[in-house]
Amino acid sequence: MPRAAATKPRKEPTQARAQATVEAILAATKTVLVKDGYEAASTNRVAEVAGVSIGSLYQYFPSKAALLAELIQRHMSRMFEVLATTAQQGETSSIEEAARTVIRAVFAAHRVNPKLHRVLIEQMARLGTLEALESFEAQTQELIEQFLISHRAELRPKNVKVAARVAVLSVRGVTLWTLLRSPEQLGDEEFIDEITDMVTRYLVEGPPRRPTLRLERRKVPSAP
Amino acid sequence: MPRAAATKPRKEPTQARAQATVEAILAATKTVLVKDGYEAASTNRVAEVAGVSIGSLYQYFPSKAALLAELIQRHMSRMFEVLATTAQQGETSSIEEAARTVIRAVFAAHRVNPKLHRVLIEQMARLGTLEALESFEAQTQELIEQFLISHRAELRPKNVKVAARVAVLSVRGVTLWTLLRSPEQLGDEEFIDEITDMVTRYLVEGPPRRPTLRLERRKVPSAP
DNA sequence: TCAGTATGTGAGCGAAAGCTCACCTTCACA
DNA sequence: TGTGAAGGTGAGCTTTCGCTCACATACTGA
Repeated sequence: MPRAAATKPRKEPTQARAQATVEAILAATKTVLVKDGYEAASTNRVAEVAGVSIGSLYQYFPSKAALLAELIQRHMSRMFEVLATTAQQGETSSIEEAARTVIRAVFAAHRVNPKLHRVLIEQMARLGTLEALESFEAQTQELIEQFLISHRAELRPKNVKVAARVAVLSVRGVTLWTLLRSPEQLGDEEFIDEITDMVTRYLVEGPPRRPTLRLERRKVPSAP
Repeated sequence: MPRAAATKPRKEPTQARAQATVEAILAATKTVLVKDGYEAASTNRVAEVAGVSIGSLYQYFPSKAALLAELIQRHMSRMFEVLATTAQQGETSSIEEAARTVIRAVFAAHRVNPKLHRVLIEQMARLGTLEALESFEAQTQELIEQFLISHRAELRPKNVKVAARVAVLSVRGVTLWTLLRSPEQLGDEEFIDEITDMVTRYLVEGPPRRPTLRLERRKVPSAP
């Protein structure tokens, strides 16, 4: 009994209709996952919802795990793009502003379909070492490192690598746990501010220079 | 098809041998979970490994989920005790010292059996709302809040509730994600120092007063 | 001692899972 | 326009799952 089933597609779709089949299968996987959870997301059911025969599913996905792996990979890829775009836009702003933008963007991305993201995270844990995932994490690390280097005048920690690791890890960890335990908080501006605050205070020396307009964005005013 | 199966024991063991049976079952669950993962941890297999008939298992655990729920509850309970003890010991020390001790303790606890903890976390996500879990989280919140109040002279954030929430969330999130992605790091003193640093800088005004002996504890010297 | 309760047993049921394969349909291109 | 490759089908196989129940055995207390 192999612990990790194959996750690579058996066959690459070349014709347009094959491509459509693959997309239909992935879309159905999401639907079933969200509606009934992982246990109920059997390959037979996914194929049925996709309006495709079970045989077709196994043409492109050699195992149930392969379905999840593909979804996870796509999610990570999208997440990385969000990060890359934001980091680029933040090139000329302060670390704090960039951090806030990134955190806001990541939270927003996870707020779109929390149920799906939840299942993906569960499965990310179960699937274990997923080559694609490792690669995306390394790229993210690199991206943040480069960003911090280009802001080194502002940066407090001496070791950029360590700083990047801690920052990435914290934001990911907090995002994940919030998604699991109280996804509604992902849209709370005060919460976003606090996390930004924490990360910024770690990365930058001295108290953050808070623009006064910041208070106006809060949903919940800071009570004593 | 009920999304959440019953998780309460069907019958409380009163005699000693029944108690032993229950413990054997839970121990076997851990063993199988660690050795073969969640999928392979069928109730039949657990009963077999426990040296107990499948009927006995269902006397005390009404569903497979109940097994996991019990393990999770016990884990949370132990974690809370670690926290409570540490918080009490830290009553007379600085926030930074207390934070370091707590983080070190939590990391150490998760380092004991990372594979098991990993599975528990996966299932914690899947099982969703678990009354016991909510309760432990509330208690933790309360504990940290009390700790911060008793250290309010040192505390920077004005809103203690928010501060406690952010601190608890960050440490939990970081612990979780580290456990999932690089459990070996849970023992890295430099890593512990950095996380402590981050949390402390959020909770306390100004740079942490670092005792010089701190450097000697590091495994990896901070490189430029 | 013995009635009654608590504990323990395991064959086996019904359901559903993952997946295969022999066969049919559609397409690209000479 | 015909042919081989690509795409698609779905009945059904094998396996295993969670779980029940009729019954046997161990223990307790009067």
